[in-house]
Amino acid sequence: MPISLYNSLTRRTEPFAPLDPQRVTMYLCGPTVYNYVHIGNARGPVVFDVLARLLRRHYPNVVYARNITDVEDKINAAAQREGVSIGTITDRYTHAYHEDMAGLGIVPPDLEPHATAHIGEIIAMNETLIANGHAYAAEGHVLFNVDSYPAYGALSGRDTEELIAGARVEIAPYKKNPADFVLWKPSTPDLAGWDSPWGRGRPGWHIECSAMCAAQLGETIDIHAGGVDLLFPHHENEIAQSTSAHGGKTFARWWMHNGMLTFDGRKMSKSLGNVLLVHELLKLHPPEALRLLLLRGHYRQPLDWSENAIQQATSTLDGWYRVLRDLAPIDIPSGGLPVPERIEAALCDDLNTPQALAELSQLADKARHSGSSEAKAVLLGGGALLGLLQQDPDAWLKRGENAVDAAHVDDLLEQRRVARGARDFARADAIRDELTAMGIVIEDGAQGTRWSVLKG
RNA sequence: GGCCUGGUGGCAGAGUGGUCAUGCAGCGGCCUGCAAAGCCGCGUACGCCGGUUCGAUUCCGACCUAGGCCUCCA
Repeated sequence: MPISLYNSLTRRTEPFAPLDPQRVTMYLCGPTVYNYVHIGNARGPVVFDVLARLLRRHYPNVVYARNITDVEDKINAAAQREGVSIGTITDRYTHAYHEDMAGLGIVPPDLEPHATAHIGEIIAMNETLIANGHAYAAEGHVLFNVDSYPAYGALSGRDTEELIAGARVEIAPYKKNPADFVLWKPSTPDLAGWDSPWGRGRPGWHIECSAMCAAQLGETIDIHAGGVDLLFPHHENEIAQSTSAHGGKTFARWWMHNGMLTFDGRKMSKSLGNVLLVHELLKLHPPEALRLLLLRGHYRQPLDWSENAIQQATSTLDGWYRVLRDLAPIDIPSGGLPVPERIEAALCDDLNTPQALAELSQLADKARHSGSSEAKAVLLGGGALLGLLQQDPDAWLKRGENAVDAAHVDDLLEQRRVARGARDFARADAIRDELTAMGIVIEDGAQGTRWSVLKG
């Protein structure tokens, strides 16, 4: 089944074909590790995790890189504020990032390059750019010469004239063109820095991704992804740098951008301060519901966070897990779970996860109605492609079990069973009320009474 | 101001030139000791105004409106 993906560069959905089917390359702009990430930051990693899963079904060797930016001014600021080295800051938040991503069911990328491990490549790329006239050194800085790259603005659909007219760019005396951007900048002795031909300094923001892509994946990669807010200037600058450094070679063949997560209709962002940290949300809500919530909208559209939305996602998963719970356990076939065609088709259509989730609902209905192990396997297989439904159903339905006393619940249910046997329904209902007050919902069935945690 | 996206039923959110999205919530019924779960059924959804068309939520244009980027940002 062919995969079609929207390409921000051409503004069209195009049939995807990798340059080398034996080695598909994908790069996602990762976090700058100076703080915990918020749920909006997790949208890209979740969405492109699904893409990676899909690509792996189609190609034998997918190399997926998601970087860690561990040198940046905000890291410096955090380190100075706490009076510690930048390594202390970056280690702490890299670790937290791994925890958060794992919590959301994201498969670790194949490669996780660190910017500080590529300083040599960054310096070398600067030297190349200077040597071929695409960059120049000035006052300890190295700047990219935008005028040397006529295609500048092709990705974001703007031209340098507009940028200057907008007067939003930093006008620095050492710039030849106000739109020129920094590739390398000097560090004061109290800041992290590396020796370079231009003195002790540190990389500018955009160059690290270019250097890491080339070092880890090659000069031309198949897919470069990130949030739509990175489209300009970050990705535009990456294209200019990489293409200029590599003799005009195409940098990334597909550019993919996920829409923003909004909160009360506004983009969730650190600068607006309206953020919800993944680290906190994982404690407040079932992690899988967070993942489902992020997949409920198409990745290119904005998606609004709300308490109601997370409740809806939780309820949906309740229903699916009840189906799985009520069906006999199955052996996973040696070839892996079957992947339902309709779900794969939805994902192949520019990662239409809402459509895929609608199909998953259909599969849940089928499994419930037929009660067959085949139908259960297909439901699980569809869930697996999306990174959902892979936990033990009882563990899901009794989530927070450590918060409630399972033995106590079982004891109450036994008392209720005895009361019902004696047709003492007043007593039985009183026990049920007590359980309800504990946040437990019960179901009387043919095989006895089952319980699960109510919402949340 | 420039460049982009959107406006779908109570909420979320796909999609399509001419029967059905889907989920959550709600209502009625069945089932149940009563519930829960499940099952059956229900609600005249496509911002506004024009145009194209036999027919438009879907195509075109104007308008209104929301959001994103243009500065750090996933």
